[in-house]
Amino acid sequence: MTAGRPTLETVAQAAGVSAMTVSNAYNRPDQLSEETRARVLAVAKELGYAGPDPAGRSLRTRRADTIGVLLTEQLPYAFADPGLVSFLHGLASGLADAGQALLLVPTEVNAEHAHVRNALVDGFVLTSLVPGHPAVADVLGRRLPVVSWGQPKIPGVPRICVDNARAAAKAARHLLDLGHTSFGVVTFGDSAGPLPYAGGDALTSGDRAPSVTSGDRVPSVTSGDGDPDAPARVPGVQLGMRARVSGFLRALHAGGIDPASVSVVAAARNSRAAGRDAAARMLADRRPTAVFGVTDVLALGTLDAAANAGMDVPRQLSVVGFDDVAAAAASVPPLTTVAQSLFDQGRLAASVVLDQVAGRPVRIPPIRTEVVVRGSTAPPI
Amino acid sequence: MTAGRPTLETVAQAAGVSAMTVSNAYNRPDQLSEETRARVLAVAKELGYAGPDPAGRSLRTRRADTIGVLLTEQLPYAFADPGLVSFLHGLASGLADAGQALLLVPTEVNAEHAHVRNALVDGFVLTSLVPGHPAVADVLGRRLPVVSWGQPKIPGVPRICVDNARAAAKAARHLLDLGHTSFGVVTFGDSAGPLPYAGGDALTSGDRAPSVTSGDRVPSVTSGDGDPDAPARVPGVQLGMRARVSGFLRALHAGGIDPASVSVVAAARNSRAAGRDAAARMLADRRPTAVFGVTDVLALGTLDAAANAGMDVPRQLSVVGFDDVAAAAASVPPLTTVAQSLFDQGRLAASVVLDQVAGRPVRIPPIRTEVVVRGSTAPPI
DNA sequence: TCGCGTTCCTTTAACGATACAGGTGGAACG
DNA sequence: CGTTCCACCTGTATCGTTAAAGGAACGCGA
Repeated sequence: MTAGRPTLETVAQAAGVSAMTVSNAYNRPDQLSEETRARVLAVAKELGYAGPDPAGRSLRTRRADTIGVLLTEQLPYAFADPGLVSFLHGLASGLADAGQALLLVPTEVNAEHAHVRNALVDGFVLTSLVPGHPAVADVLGRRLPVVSWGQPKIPGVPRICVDNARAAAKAARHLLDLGHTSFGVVTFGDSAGPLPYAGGDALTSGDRAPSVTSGDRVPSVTSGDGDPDAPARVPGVQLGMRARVSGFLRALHAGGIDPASVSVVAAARNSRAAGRDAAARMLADRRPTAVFGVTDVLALGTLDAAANAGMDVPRQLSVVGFDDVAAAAASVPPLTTVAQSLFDQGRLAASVVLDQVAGRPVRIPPIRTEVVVRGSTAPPI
Repeated sequence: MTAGRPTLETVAQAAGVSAMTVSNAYNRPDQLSEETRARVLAVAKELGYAGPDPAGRSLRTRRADTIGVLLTEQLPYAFADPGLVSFLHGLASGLADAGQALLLVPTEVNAEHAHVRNALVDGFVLTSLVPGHPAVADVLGRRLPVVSWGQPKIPGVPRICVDNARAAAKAARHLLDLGHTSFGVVTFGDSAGPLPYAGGDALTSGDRAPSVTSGDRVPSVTSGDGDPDAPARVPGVQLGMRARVSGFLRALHAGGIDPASVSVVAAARNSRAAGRDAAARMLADRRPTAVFGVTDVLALGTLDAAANAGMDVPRQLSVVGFDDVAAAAASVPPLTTVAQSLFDQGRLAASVVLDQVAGRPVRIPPIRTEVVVRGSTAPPI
């Protein structure tokens, strides 16, 4: 009887009440007299009862008050990416406001994704997706509310995603307005490969580049350095990066610039050091007066490369990033960048998934982007 | 019958087998023939069965395969702190290796900490504790395995914590070895207030400063700027910061420096901007040749202040940080800092809590710290 | 006295799964 | 032909909780 871990029933018997009353003592204090409640809690404490078991509660109520985040990427990469951290930050904030906890669900490739199947959650948020990743199918199999963030679009799943092409176009127009005429782009992975400016096969509407007039040629691309497997690692992300390159080039074209004249280099990965190396290759080759980094991380690396090359930013070289991560404001000079408020997107993801959980209609407003002009851009000399 | 969500039983009846067999089809493929399994799974798919319900499983097995992290601080602050992010990174990595997920448990002050009570976890990791925070009592009430990280020590709970005083002393000796004789310290909150070098009341053994010879006077402290509530916000963290200040001053004293000659300033909070402002106040007053920032974030702010004041780092001013966050290696000049491998501490926390869950004995090795010499320190001119 | 609403507590019946202990049929073996 | 063994599957008993409905006691106005 007294053996084992105490339960509601144990406490109830010891206190001379029903199990339901003990439950109410914890969860609905207004349903029983203050003195009974005090007595029950005292008995519970004496027995070492730890409170109503979450598993039992969750089974009964069909709620977990928890939302899972699927991290398709390698976990290390996830925490190292300041953009993703900002998104998680906003997501956690939005969930906390609604009284929900956040479960980070790792995806080990081998173990049949037991985590996805076992996760005690009321819904999922999918981030940084690799298209066709098997864990995604497992998530959909759970038949729970889902929202995805960024690329790619999953049929039937609400999605939060900036219009990368349009946002990148804003960066281009900012540079054009300053009077620049020679440009470079630093991207990463193989997102410069089959250039989206010419194609657009896998791109969804928001990111689709319209076909362009004949005569446009695909700019030459310098490939990444010695990390052969890196390019294939984050194709989901790369769709977004492609759209940024595409949108940037298209806006330049609209501004009278020949896209073929633009140097496009690809870093091995989205890291500051890789961006620095890629930008250094570009600057060794020819010297544009303005460079667009498809992420702030790459743009910051470009600042490093410019410093190493003895170029003054912004007098000899203007640099624009994308994301507006925290480090962008702290660099020297402070980075001009396309802000997409990743934090707000995280909060939006929270509200979208919670709307679904609650059965409310889902509405996804467009994501605002704007160029934040800081010290890294200026008219060319 | 067919109404409602399908369960093991529903599937079992449709497939003409027992519920247990359906369960085995999902969880122990070796317990039934391949063809039966295929048939069961096919029926399940047809019925739209989402797989064994995690809540039911968790109730029955008494496991959640999840570890909770209690974020006592405001959630926004947690994600904004690169040191904490590194720790979480290591923690998530260690848990993922063991097949465990990570639950971020927010602590809203009002709602009776329902999250802590309802969290479906097998154990807790406590971080960034505010001493006496009521959520901690709730965690202990759950009677689950717990490990805490950093300050303060909780009786009966294993704790992972660097010897802050000793580590800070290494920074001091590095600067002494370079030949510096005039020093400054940038800390934050009120961690400079009742100076640990003189006191040590709340400090645990690892951080306790030994009493010093008479004649040592408490250095004057410039208070933080206009954020009156900031100082009281993170006293748990501040115990650690106090120990760093203490250890630094003590080592200087051992090296023949009068602690009273050291300028100690406190930033309003642990942010780069606040560190810059605090350092600027110090540099406007007097100009030491070496400054110790108790966190990298503050040390980076100090670099900014030095740049603004037209001081060359490291020629005119040496700067040492603490933590070795990612940004430390990327600053200009790269920051010399006391590395404490926050990532490894996160992994250690994972193994400690999992050892407890599994009933294995807990062993906490000492945390290694070392001075990573980069470009921000040099002999004084 | 009766009717009626309140307050406080109890009863009943799931929620969905898995551990454990069999049971069954057929092949292998002597 | 009886025994043993194995592969495969089933029956039963919980795991701990809460929703919903019900009932006893009490007070109060008519």
